[in-house]
Amino acid sequence: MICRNIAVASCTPRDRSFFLDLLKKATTLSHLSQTHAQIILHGLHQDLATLTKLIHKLSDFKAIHHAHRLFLSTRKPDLFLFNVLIKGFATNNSPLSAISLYTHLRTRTNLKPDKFTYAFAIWAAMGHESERFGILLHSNAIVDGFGFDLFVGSVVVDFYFKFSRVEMARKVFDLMPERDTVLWNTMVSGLVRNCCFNDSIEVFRNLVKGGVELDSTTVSTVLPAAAELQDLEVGMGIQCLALKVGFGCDVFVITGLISLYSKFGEIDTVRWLFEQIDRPDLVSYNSMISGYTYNGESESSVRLFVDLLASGQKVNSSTLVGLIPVHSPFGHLQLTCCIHGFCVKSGVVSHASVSTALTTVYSRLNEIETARLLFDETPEKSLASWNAMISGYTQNGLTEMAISLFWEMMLEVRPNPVTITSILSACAQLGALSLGKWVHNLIKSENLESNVYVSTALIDMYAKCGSIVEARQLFDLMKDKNSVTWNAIISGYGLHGHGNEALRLFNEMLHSGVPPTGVTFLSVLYACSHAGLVRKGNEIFHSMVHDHGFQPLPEHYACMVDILGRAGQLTEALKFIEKMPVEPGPIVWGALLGACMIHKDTNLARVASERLFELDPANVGYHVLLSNIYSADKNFLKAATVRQVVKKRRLAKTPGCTLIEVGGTPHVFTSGDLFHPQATAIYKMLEKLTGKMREAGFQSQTLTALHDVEEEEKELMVKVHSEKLAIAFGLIATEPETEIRIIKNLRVCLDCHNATKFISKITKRIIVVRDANRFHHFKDGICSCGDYW
DNA sequence: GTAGGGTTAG
Repeated sequence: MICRNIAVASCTPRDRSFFLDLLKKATTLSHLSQTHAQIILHGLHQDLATLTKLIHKLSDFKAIHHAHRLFLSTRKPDLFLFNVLIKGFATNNSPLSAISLYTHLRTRTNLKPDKFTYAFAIWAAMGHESERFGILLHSNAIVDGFGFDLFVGSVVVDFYFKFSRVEMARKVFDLMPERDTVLWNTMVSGLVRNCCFNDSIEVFRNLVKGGVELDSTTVSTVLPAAAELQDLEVGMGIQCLALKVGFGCDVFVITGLISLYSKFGEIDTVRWLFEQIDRPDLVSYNSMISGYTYNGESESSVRLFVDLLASGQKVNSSTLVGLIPVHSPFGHLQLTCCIHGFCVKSGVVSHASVSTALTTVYSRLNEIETARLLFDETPEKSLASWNAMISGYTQNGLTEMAISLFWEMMLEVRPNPVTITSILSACAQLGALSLGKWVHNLIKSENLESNVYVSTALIDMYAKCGSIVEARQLFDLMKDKNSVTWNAIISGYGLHGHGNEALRLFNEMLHSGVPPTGVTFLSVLYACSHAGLVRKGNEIFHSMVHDHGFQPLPEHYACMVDILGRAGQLTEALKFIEKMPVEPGPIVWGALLGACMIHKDTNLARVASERLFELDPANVGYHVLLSNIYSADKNFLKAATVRQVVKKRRLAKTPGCTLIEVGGTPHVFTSGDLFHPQATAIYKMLEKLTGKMREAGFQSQTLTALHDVEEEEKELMVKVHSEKLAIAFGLIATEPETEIRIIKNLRVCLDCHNATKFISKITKRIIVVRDANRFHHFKDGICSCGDYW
């Protein structure tokens, strides 16, 4: 072959245009090698134009090292050739090589970078994990006068979006003297990628208003925003526009519409849309499959998948991800295992996207160990892989695991807003204020405050860690609040017992244009419950049904029972249950039982618990509650019987523990804890306090309940509850007058509640206690809950 | 143009 080529070469001299043409037509790497050989034979190996084309083609075929070598052998590379190789490095995931080539160009040659240089170099910088190179290049581009070139500008805007710098992207976009379709599309898609859905639609509207020519990319880019905003009207508006300008049959647009309508459960429309596509490609198949899965029609999605396989089409990781029932995992463990098996067999399980989806679905199915195994077996973990595992832990309440995995992750990759949101949720659950503050600083330094998820999680974290004032300040500063943001602050106030402020905010929300959700009503109702606002609660429940058209969920009913029951209106609560249009479930009866506990109504408690033992026999909490009610009623025999049941069935009670942070270090106490290094001092302090408390009129309530309990129980009761230990430690370890904040995993007991009141008065300290239900602010002998919890 | 990771109640 080579011999014949040489023969051809020697008899017919070839010029540059011949080789350029040959290079252009080359479809494999070996074509290129052969052509290269001929170029050398014809003495064109120092011809810049030919070489440039060759280098360009080599990097297109991923032979970037070869391309680089060839570049180095070039005697006098021009700017064009530099640009081609910078682009080559960019497309071959070698951002640092691209940047050093740019540096070489600036420092070692007399050449001046042009708009292509900057566009390619900044594009390459997007592939680096640090944003600093891109920012530097951007400033160089501005100095050299290319900052506002259309080509460079689009790349710069895309770059800032890549690093979540939405404000910078917007600034650059706003300053651009002219804007073409590509720039507008970059802006729209960047906003969508950064979850600024409202903004993306606004930009899209401006684009249409300004008479800019749109393409099908614009339309298909903005469609997901409508889907995310759950705004079908906006989506249909975009669809109409697409039809008007003639993109109605565009595969891209239809594929976008399939995703849009899937999110709204319009599965028939989706099916119809899919049929409108002449020859569906893999992407449209994928969106159809995931549409079925999203709507719980796993059977249909599997069938379509099988069709796709039978037709001999190749599938990709997207296809399999689309099959995994991430959004409706319940009852799909078997299906998930099947898909998992297929992914293993076809080898795509090591794909980060596939294992991430599987990790997610397993952790949502509470199969957290399986999720972890998958995660550990993923060879190249993407940021999403880490996030899936961390959020899996967070959502399963394994907050310590989430946090330790977060530190592990920090050694390898930089966290993004998703990571930060999850980790803040862990802090909130755990009450880890100092870690939460550390994350807040990280958010400030990374300029991520504008992300709604991040700031909502931050508000929730502060509220749950006791700093409702801080939470409110952040809330007031936020520009784009969604319903979750409102829910977080409303429930925050509820948690602190500020029912009226919660109600005020709820009204403000109704006027703000952000629609309330089911959770909004739950948050307001709980706020009413914690503040004893019975009439208000009733009003809101009715308004929810009649004015806002919400079908109450079991949780809403339970909340109403809770409101009535806590306020002592037990008969009304029972009446309410009897009048319910649906069968009352365990949480409704549980709420009633809780109320019976507070108001010591043994008879009603028996009614409620009988129903509960039927409906949810494995739940320990109800047994414990009932036993406590009998004890409080001095019916020790009955109490012992219930406890016997718990024992027989080996139903374990969660042990109580309390956390206190001093100087950023967490200290955890369990009941009767002797393991703390300062245990002696703590108990001494407690003894001193008890003496003073007695003088002030404190009567221990456990002592009255001490007779007629079993020996081991007695021992337990004599032991000191963890919250008292934590408070005593707080008194020792902090300066006088410092506020003491503790977090208890269970509800605070009556005795500790009473004791804390006395301690706050004697020591002149504000003591903030977060228990499983709410916050208690103790000051000068009074608790903010008004003894109502 | 398709897929995977995030916040709110209890």
